[in-house]
Amino acid sequence: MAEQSDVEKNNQPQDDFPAYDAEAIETKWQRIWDEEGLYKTEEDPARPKKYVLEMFPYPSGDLHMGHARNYTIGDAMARQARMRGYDVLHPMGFDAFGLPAENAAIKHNTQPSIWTHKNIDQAVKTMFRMGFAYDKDRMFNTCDPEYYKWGQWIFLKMYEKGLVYRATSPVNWCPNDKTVLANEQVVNGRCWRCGAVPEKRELSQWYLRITDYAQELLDDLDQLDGWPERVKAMQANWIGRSEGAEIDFVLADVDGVTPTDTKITVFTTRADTIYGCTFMLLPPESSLAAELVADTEYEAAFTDLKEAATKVTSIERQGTDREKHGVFTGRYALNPVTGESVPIWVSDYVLLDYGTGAVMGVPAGDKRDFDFAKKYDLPIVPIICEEGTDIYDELKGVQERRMTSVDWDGPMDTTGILVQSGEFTGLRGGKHSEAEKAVVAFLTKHSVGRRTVQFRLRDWLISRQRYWGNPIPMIHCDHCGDVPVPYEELPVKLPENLDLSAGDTLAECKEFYETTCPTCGCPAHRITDTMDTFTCSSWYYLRYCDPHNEELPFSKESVDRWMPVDNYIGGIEHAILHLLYSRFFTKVLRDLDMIGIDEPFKNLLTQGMVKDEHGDTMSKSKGNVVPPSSVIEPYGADTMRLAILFVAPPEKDFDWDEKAVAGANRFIKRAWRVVWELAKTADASATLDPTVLDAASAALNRELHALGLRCTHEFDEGQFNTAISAVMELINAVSSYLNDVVESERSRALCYRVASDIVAMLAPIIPHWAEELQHAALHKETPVYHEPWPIFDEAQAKSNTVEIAVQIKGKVRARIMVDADASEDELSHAAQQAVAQQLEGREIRKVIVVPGRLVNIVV
RNA sequence: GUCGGAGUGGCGGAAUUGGCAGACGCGCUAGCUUGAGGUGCUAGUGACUUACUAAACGGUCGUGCGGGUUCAAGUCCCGCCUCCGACACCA
Repeated sequence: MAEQSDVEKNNQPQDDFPAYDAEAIETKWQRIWDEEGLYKTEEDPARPKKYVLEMFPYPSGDLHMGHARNYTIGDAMARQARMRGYDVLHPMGFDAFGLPAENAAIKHNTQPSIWTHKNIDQAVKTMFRMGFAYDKDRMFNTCDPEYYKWGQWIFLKMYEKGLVYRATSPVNWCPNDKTVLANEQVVNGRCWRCGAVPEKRELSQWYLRITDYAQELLDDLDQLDGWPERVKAMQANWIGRSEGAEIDFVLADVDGVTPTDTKITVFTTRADTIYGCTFMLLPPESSLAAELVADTEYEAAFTDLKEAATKVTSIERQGTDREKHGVFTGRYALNPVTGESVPIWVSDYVLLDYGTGAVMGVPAGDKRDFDFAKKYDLPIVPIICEEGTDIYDELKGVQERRMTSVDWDGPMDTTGILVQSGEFTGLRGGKHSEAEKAVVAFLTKHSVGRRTVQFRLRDWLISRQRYWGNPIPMIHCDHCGDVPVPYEELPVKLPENLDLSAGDTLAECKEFYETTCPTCGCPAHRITDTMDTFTCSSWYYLRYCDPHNEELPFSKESVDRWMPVDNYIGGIEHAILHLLYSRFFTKVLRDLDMIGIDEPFKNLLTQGMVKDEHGDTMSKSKGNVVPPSSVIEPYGADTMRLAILFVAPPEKDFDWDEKAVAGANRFIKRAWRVVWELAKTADASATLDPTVLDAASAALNRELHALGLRCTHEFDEGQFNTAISAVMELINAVSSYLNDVVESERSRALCYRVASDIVAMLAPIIPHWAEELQHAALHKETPVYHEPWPIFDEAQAKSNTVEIAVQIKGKVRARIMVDADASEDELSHAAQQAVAQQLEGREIRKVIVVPGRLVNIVV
C-alpha cells in the first residue's frame, strides 16, 4: 500500500470537506488578489479615512522576524479598518540609501544600486508571500531620483527659510564608517550603525536648525495621547529643557580685585546658591581660558589638561564618578551679588557646548563641585541646609560668612533653607524655589543676570562624507560662497559609474563636482557631501499620500485627506532618531504652508522584539536567526501571522517558540473543520430570530454576541492576542454545540451566522484561510476584505440568568443562578438563603449587592 | 544620579478599571481513536491541607516585600525591594 500523506491521513473518509492545504490556498489567493488589484487604495471620500503605516525597511537582505511581526501587526490593523468601513491607505516602500549598501558594493565590487535592488526584490517577494495588503502602486524606494529629487527640493525650501547653515565645529567622526555622525547617532558613546567609538574632529559641516523647534517639539508631546509614555519621556529627555538664569561675573585684573571690561557669563539652575560660589569653572576647550593663561606660569598645566581632555573618548566619559581634573588659571572673577573675588579654574567636567560654557562652582550645593573643591582644597561655604539639623542651628543666626575648608565634611544638602546668604537668608531654596526666583529678580534688577532657558538638543548635523545618499543640492563658488542649485536643475543626480572598490568618492568625481556658479557663471564645484539617510525617512509618509506627483513632493489636498498617520508601527530603536526628525520635518513643512497638521503620527505602536528561545536577540553572528521562511514553508503564512499575533501583546518582547507555532497551526486547522462543519447545516437564506431558538442555540447565539463584542473591542485596542482568544472561545463553544446537538436540530440560520462571523473576525489575521472559506464553504461572492465587520448586539449578549457569587465578609461561600434582571432585594434574599447555614448564629450587619456580579454579606 | 516601564501558575499571558484571580494558549496527566508513532477527540491541571490507604466534598493560603484605606484590593494610598530600558559630569 502506498504511503499516505499526512493531509490524507488526517482527513479519513468521514470528512466530506477538503483538507486544509495552506500552501495551495495561500498561493492561489495571493495571485488572485494581485490580479484583481484588491488592495489598491480606494480613495472613497464618502468614507472616513484611516492611514496605517509600518516603518519602512532598510533593504539589507531578506526580511527577518522583526519585520514579519511589524508588518503583520499593521496588516491586521489595515484589514480590520477596511472591514469596519474605513477608506484605508496602507502603503510600503524602502529606505534605500545608506552605508551597508555602499560597504557591500565595495566588498563585492558592484554598485550599491544593484545590491539594493536585489534585496528589495527579495523583500517584496517575501511580503507578497506573507499576504500583506499593500497598495503596490504607491511603493517607492528613496534612492529613486523621482523621490530624492523632492528631498533636495525640501532642503532648498529650508535653506530659503534660514533653517540650513554650514559651520565649523568639533563633530563626531566615525573612523570606521569614515563619515560624521549627528548627536542622536552617537548611542551609548558609540556609532549607532557600526559600534565604533567616534573621534572629535573640527570640520565644516551642514546643519538643520532643529533647535529652532526645540520648545515646540517638547510642548507638542502633550498632544500625543496615542504615544507610549516611554517614547515621550525619551524625547523630552533628549530635548532636555532646563530653566535657569545667566549670571554675569566680571573678570578681575591680575591683582584679583580691580574689574576689567571682560564679562564671563555662567548658566545655572540654582541661582539661589550664589552665596556659596567659591570658584568659577571653564572647560578645557575654552578660548578665554587659553587667553588667560597665555604666557603665564599656569600655561603648561593648562595645556596638559587640554590635551588629556581631547584624548578622552566619548565612551570613557560614560563612567559615573570619573576623576575630575582641574588647573588654576591664576585669575579671578567678581561675584556680582556678593562682590567677592573667586578664582577661575579649568576643569574637564565642564562642557563647552552646554549653557554658556562657564559654570559657577558651589561646592555646598552641588555634588560635582563638592568633589572638585575637596580635591583641590577650595573653600566650601555652607549656604543651604534642612531645618532641624545641627548645622542649621549653628548657622542660622551667623552674620559674618564662615569659610570652611577641606575639613568641612558635614551633610551637603541641595535643598533646604538658605543660610549665610545676605538678604536671601531664610528663604527656601531649590530648583524653581522662592529663593531662586528672588535671586533672579535681584540679578535682573541690577542688570547682572537674567532668566533664560537652555536645551540639550543640538542642531542636526546632516552632511555625510559618503557616496550612497541624497546629494546636498548646493554649489560652492569662490566669489559668491555657497549657492543653492536652482529648482529647475533638480534632481542633482548621483553618478552611477564610480568604482567604489577602487576607493572612488564623490569628492574625486570631476564630472559630478565640476559645474558653474548659478549666480555669476564662474567655474564652481558642487558640495560632495550627501545627506544623512534620516532626511529621506523624515517625510516619506507624506509622499505615500501622493506618490506620483511630478510638480511637488505632494499636494496639499492629498496630505489633507490622509494625514496624520492614524496608526504608526515600528521598533523602539527609533524613539528618538526617526520620530524626532519626522516631527521636526512636519513642523517645518507646516510653516512652509504645505501641510495643515502639527504632528505626523497620531498613534504610535512600538512593537516588541522577537528573540530566540533563550531570550537572546537574533543575529547573524550568533547564528540564532529564525527566518520567516522556516515557518512559511512547513505551516504557511497564516500560521506565521497567527502565531506572531497570539503569542504576546504587540508591544512586548517575546521569545520565539516553535511549540507556539505548532499550536497556532493546530487552531487554524480546528477552526477550519468547525467552519466547514457549520457550513454543512448553514442556510444563508433563513432568517435568524433569536427569540425562537432552543436552549442550546440560544446559548451559542449569546456567546457569539458576547465574544464578538469582546473581539471587536480588543481589535480597537490593538490587542490581537486577546482578540484571538475571544474567537478561540467561540470556536470552543461551537465545538460543544456541534457535539451536543444533532445535525437535524441545529439552527440553520445560526450556523450560517456563526460560521460567517468567525471567518470575518479571523480575516484580518489569517486572510488566506478566511478568503478560501468565504468562497468555498460560505459561497459568498465578495472578497473577505470587503466583507463588512459583523455587528454584535449588547442585548443579545446578555443572558436571562446569571451566576453571581455570594460572599461572606469578602470570601466566596456559594454561587447561585439568578434572573439577570432580579432586583437588589431579590438578590440579597436569594444570597442569604444560599448560605443560611453559615449565617446561623451570626448577626448580619450589612449586605452589599452588585447586580450581575456578587452579593457580599457582612456579619 | 535623573526619567520611564514592569514584577500574576511549570511557561506565554488574561482580568470589562475597586467586585468570583489565573480567560485563551503552550506544556503536562489520564482515557478514547490508531497495528504503531503522530494527528484528532474527551476530561483534568495555582499551592498547601483534610478520614485507616486513596480520592471527593470541605478548609486555608495565594498577584515582588511591608503597612494602610475599604464590605471588597492584582487594581487605590504610603514605604521598600528587584528587573528592564533611555539619558548621563547638562551646572
